[in-house]
Formats: sequence, C-alpha cells, structure tokens
Amino acid sequence: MTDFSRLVISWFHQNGRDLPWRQTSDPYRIWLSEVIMQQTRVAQGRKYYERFCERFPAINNLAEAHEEEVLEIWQGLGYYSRARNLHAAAKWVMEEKEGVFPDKYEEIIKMKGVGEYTAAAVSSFAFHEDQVVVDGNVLRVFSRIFGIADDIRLPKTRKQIYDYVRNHLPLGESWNYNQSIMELGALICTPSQPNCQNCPVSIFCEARRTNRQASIPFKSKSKERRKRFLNYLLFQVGDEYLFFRRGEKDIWEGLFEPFLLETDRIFSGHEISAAVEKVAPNHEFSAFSFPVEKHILSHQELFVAVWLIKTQGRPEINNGRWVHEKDLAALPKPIIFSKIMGLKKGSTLPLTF
DNA sequence: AAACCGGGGAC
DNA sequence: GTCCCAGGTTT
Repeated sequence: MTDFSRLVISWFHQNGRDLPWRQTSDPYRIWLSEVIMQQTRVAQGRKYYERFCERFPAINNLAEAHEEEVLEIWQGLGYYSRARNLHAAAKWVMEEKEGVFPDKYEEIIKMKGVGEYTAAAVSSFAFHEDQVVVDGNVLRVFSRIFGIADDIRLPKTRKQIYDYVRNHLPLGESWNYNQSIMELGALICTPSQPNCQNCPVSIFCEARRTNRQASIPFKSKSKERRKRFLNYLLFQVGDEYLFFRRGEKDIWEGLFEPFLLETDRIFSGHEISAAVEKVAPNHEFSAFSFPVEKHILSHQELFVAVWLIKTQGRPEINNGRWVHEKDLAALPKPIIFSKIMGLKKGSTLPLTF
C-alpha cells in the first residue's frame, strides 16, 4: 500500500456516501446496481435499483419475468438495451451457469451488457478480485493526478490512463481502493470547480501543481445532434388506444408508441387529416392535437407531435396492440409520451373532409 | 476509431 | 445553451 492509496481509502471510509448497493455483498445486486448506474446519476438511478430489488429480489426472479415487464420497470431510465441485456444475462446465468452468479472477471464479462468496466466492478466489489475499475470518475481523477492533457475521448488516451491505474493498484485492497477513487471523483474531483481544498491527495496532483484543474481532462467537442420530426397518430376507440412495438436499430427498441409518421417536418392539421384517411380509410374520426414537444437525446433532437384520433370502430392496421386506458401506465413506452399525454389537448380538426 | 444507444440535472 | 453521468454494442 502506498501513501496515496492509504489516504484515498481512509478518506472514503470517513466521507463515502451510504448507498444501498454498498450494503450488500450479493453479486446479483452489485451487478444490478452497476448496470443501472451506467451513464446514470445516483439521484436518478437509486429509485430504480430499489424498485428492481423489490420486484426481483434474486436473479431467478428476474430471469423468469417477461422482457416486457423488465422494460416497464426500466421505463424512463433510458438506454433501453441495458434492460433487455440485463434480462438476457439473468436467463443465461440460470440456464448456462446453473443459477450460480459467475465469480470471475473472465466469466462475468461474457454476460450481455457487461463490458470492461462492469465486469471489473462486479469482480472487484463482490469477489475482491484485483481488477482496475475505470469509469468516468476514475478517468477524470487520474488524468488530473498524472497531468494527462490529451483528448480523454480517444481510446489511446483512455488506455494510457488505464495502464497508469493498473500499475498503482494496491493488490489485496483494490476492491476498497476502486470505490474510493470513484467516490473521490463524484464528491471532490468534480468536472467543474473541484474541491481541491478538501482533497486527501491534492499534494500528489499534477493538475493542481500546475493549476490546470479547469483544462484537464480535455475533451473534444461532440457532434451536432440530428433533428427528427415524429408525427404520431394515437388511435382511440372507446377507452382503448392503439400502440406499436418499435423494432431494431433505432432509438427506443422494444418500447411501444402510437402510429408513427416520420417526416422532414411537423405536419399541419390538414396533413394529419389526410394521413388518417390513408391509414384508416372509411373511418369517421375526430382529432385533437397535443402541444408539440421538443425532446433532447444525447445525439438526436426530436420534435414530437401527438394527435389523438377517435374513430368509430377499430381501423385495421397490422401488428398493433389495443391497450386499455387503465393499462397505459404499465405499457413500456418512451418517457416523452407520459409527458405529452399529461398535457392539455389543443385544437380540433373538422370531423370530415 | 467512430457512431449509436436516453433522460435528467448542474452550470 | 453545454456538459456529464458507477458504459456497452455495433459498424
């Protein structure tokens, strides 16, 4: 153990947060927390962790569930492939590993949705394996400690930091050390205005010595967001609504949405009316528009218009699912629809054209 | 190596 | 508005 690792671990034991997944040694729950927390803040993820633990206390409960229920509980967390992979991995452990959670990095990383970081985290935290755990926090802490000013987005730079961390790993104590560094990044060595006054290892920090905390880590600009225009026809008959499951290789895979018309602009009322007559010919209808909402994803900018279309009798559209009003909340769907459908409906279209 | 996969909150 | 968050998979 070096002075550096001793100081960081000591700081963690005195200042670390009391998070629910730190109170268990169950590898299933540690894995669950790691997947939920991928690219997710603690404030957002912890209620999902509690919800999953309550509904699926053990890995067999998760494996036996329907994917749709897993997606339902995941609703609103984003990156929905995490939920589908989580479920698939649970089934894999039950079917291929006799229900016993793998206890080695080399096996854990074979689970769907588990990459280098998560495999290291689970093997380190649950089984005390000496693995380097490198997440966003660790990259930031060590780029500053070592004064690495290269673009943190480049794999080459990440590999360099990764190698530094591995060479400084306190063997036997790394499970403790890894958590300590991550917590230091979350509470002290923050992206903007790091709290160097209260940092236990500021005397080791190259960025602080050269007063470059604000410029390290350096990150190149991200690409501009693609704009998309989504016009939705929400067909309603009585107290039932028509939804469709989204397919592969796009946002929101596996989630449900109303009938979609994606175009290069938001449709006018007349264009919506014409579209309804094409999609549901010979059905009298009335239409109400919800306010158009802008929805920002990390790499896309969505303009979402929903029109409530009430028809007499069900239009015949392939692969649709009619959902009763009382089941709407449990339907796995992008969070934007919960928001829009809670809004007050606006203009009315003429009944017939 | 780069693109793609969400949603929320801090600034 | 910009950035980032207990990253992973696909191309």
